[in-house]
Amino acid sequence: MKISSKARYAIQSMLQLAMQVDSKPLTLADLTQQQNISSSYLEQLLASLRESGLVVGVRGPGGGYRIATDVADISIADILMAVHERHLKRPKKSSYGMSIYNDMWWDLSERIQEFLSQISIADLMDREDVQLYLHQQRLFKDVPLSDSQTDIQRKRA
Amino acid sequence: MKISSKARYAIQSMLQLAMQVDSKPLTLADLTQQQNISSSYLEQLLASLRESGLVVGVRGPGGGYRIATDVADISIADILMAVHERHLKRPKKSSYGMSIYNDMWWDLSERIQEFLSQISIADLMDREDVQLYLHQQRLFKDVPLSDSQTDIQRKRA
DNA sequence: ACAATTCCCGATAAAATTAGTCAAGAATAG
DNA sequence: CTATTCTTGACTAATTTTATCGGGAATTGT
Repeated sequence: MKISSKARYAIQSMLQLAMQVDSKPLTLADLTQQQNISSSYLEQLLASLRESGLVVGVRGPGGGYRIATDVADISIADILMAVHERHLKRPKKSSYGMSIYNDMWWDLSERIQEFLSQISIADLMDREDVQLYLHQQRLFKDVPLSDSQTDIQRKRA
Repeated sequence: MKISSKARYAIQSMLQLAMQVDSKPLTLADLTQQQNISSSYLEQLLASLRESGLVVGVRGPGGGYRIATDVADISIADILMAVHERHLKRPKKSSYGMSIYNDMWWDLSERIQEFLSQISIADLMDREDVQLYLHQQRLFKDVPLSDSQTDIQRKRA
């Protein structure tokens, strides 16, 4: 199925942010390293996501982007609408006798919309391999119990 | 939900063809009259649909385009694939450690694909208003019982 | 206060896709 | 034979997507 790579970038970015343990911000650089895409372009997409309230930007050192709300509350439809925005010009109604075809078209549109609204980021994260990965990340993060070497470890990883 | 107008044209054309009683061919002119679009452009889309085996072209007077198979066997996914074809370049796998995000992405793609495969043209036609319209069309077609004025009537419609 | 980091914003430009046009050719019905 | 209608290919314009650059604003740590 064809979905624009724009949408793919946006969704994959949201996934990366969603999977960040303790929702520590990810920088633009962090995000672009995983997808092969220019950082300036991703920046524009992140701007759209921010304007739609899906992510928040945190400036300054240690900053980056963080997911804005619960991953269960963000649907694929939300993400697509955020990055496609101006593209939603509806065709003018009442052009001759095409109302029937038009109605059928809108019927379909709504079905698709509804379908995509029901798939949340959390749903996509609900896979065995993903859960395993998240588990490992958390293990790795929770290791420093001896409170003597906290940052040194992280640097080597 | 944003779907390209290209897709909309294609789907609406298929709907028009599907709703043709006794599947009498519709000419390019017939099709473009309903949607406000240039005939030459629709021509290209119809060419894609023909190459994908969804419609057949009939040349000569009285010709046009006709739907190729049972409306229950043609899905929205079929139509979208027909007109978007070259656009399906999959991202090269194995780019560093993005396999997890990639997998989640493909998971989603397949879900959408499957969803759209399950919606057939026939499904879209299964609405009260559409059925009523079809019924009226058939009534109008079946009127000439007196076999004396067959073509004259049609011309006035 | 200063320096480094990182988002933020605007303008711009290249590439790809979509949309639209034109003209000549081939098949077919009457 | 002729009018109709699809078929084909080349070409142009508009729009969207993708990409780049540079300066500015906020924040952290020293």
